[in-house]
Amino acid sequence: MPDTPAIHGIDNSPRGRLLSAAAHLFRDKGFDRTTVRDIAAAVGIQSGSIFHHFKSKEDILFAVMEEVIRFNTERLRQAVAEGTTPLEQLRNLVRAELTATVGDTREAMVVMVAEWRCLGEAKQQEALALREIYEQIWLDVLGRLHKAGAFHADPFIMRRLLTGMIGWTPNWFSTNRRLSVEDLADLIVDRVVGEA
Amino acid sequence: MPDTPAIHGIDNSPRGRLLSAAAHLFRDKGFDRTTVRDIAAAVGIQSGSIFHHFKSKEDILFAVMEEVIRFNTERLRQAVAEGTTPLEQLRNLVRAELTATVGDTREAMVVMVAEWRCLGEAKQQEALALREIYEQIWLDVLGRLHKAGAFHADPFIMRRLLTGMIGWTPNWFSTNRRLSVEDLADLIVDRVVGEA
DNA sequence: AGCTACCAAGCAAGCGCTTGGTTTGGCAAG
DNA sequence: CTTGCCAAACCAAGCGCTTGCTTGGTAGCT
Repeated sequence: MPDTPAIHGIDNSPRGRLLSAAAHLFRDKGFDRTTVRDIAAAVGIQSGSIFHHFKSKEDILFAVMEEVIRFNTERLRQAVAEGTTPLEQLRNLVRAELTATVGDTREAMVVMVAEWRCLGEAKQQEALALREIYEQIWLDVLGRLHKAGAFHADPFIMRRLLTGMIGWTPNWFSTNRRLSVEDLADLIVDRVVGEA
Repeated sequence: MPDTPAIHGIDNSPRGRLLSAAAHLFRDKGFDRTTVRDIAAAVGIQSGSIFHHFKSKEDILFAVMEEVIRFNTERLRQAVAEGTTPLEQLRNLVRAELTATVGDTREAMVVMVAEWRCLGEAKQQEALALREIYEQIWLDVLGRLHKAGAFHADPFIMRRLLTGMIGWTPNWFSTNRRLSVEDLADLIVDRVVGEA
C-alpha cells in the first residue's frame, strides 16, 4: 500500500487520493503511459475498483485539471486583492503562479499543460472555459499596467511571454537552490517593466 | 497515398519521408497515440514495412529529434557568424530559434520538447549531448552580453527564461498575423536588454 | 545474383473497462 | 446491546481490442 504525497487543494477522500496519485504518475510517465493498473497500485486497490469513482481514465485527467485550475484561480484572486498598486499586483501574480508551478500544485500544473490534448474535444472545451477565467485575471492586471505606461508591448503578447517563462520553470527550477521563488519572481517582473 | 509536407533539413528518401510524416503525426497526436500503422498509412506503405528503415518506433522519434537538433545547431552557428556585435548576435539567435520553432521545422521542434520522455534512458542521454552543444552557443553569446553589462541577471537563468518564451510560441503565434517573426524577435530581445 | 523496398498475415502482450459478487462501517429499530 | 440493513468501497476474473513488431516471401532495379 504505497502512499503518494497529496497535492494542495485536493482532499484525502478515496477519490482525492486517487487524484493525487494519478497526478504524480501522469507527471512522471505521461497520461498514455500511465495505466489504470498503475494508479490503482499507487493507492493500494484493484484496477477495476477505480471505475466506482471515475467513469473513465480520461475523467481522472479532467478531474485533476479541474481541481488545479479552480484552486489556483482562487489563489490568483487573492494575489490581486493583496496588492495595492498594479505593479504590486503583478508581482503577487507572478509569485502565485510560480508557487503553483514549482510548488504545492506542481505535478498537476505540469500535467495540465503537457497532457492537454489527451482530453476529448468536449472536456477540452470545458477546461478551456475555466482557463479563460484564470487568464482574465492576468489580462486585467497587465492591462492596467499597460495603460499606466509601465510597458508598451501588447498586454496579450506580454502574457504569452510570461506564460512561457513561468511554464518552463518546472524543467529547471529547484526549490533547494540559492535562487528563491521570490527572487525569481522579481527577475521575471523585471522582464515586463524593464529593469535589465 | 497521402503526402505530408516535408520538414526543412530532412531529405525525401523513403526514410526521410517517413520522418517528416512521423514528425507531423507526433506533433498532432503525440508519440504514444500515433501508431506505426498511422505513420505507414501517411506515406502509403504497410505498417510492417517501416521496420526495414527503423528498428523500432522509438528509433523514429529519436531520428526526428537528431535531425532537427543537428539542422538547427548549424542554423544557430550561422546566426552568430552573421552578427558583428553581441547584441546583434543575440537578435539573430532569437530570430533563428523562432524560425525553427514556428517556421520550417516547427513540427519537429514541438515534438522534441513534448515527447522527450518517450525516449529510453540511453537515447535520452544521446540526444542530451546534442542539445548541450546547441545550448552552448546561446550561453556563449549571453555570457558576452552579460560581461559587457547589457543585463545583470545570471546568463543561465536568462537562457531558461528565453527557452520558455520562445518554446511556448507554437501555442499561440500564427504566421499570418500582423505580428511578424522579426517584430516578435525584437520584442523578446527587449526582455533581455531591458527596453520596456 | 544481390540489394533495396515492400507486402500479407499474424503473434504475443498489454490496454481500458465490465461484470458479478464480497467486505466494511455506520445507524436505527427491536 | 443486538440485529438487520444499506450504501460505499472494493475484489477477482477476464473480455475484446489495439499495439509494436516478426516472419516469410515477392517485385524490380542494377
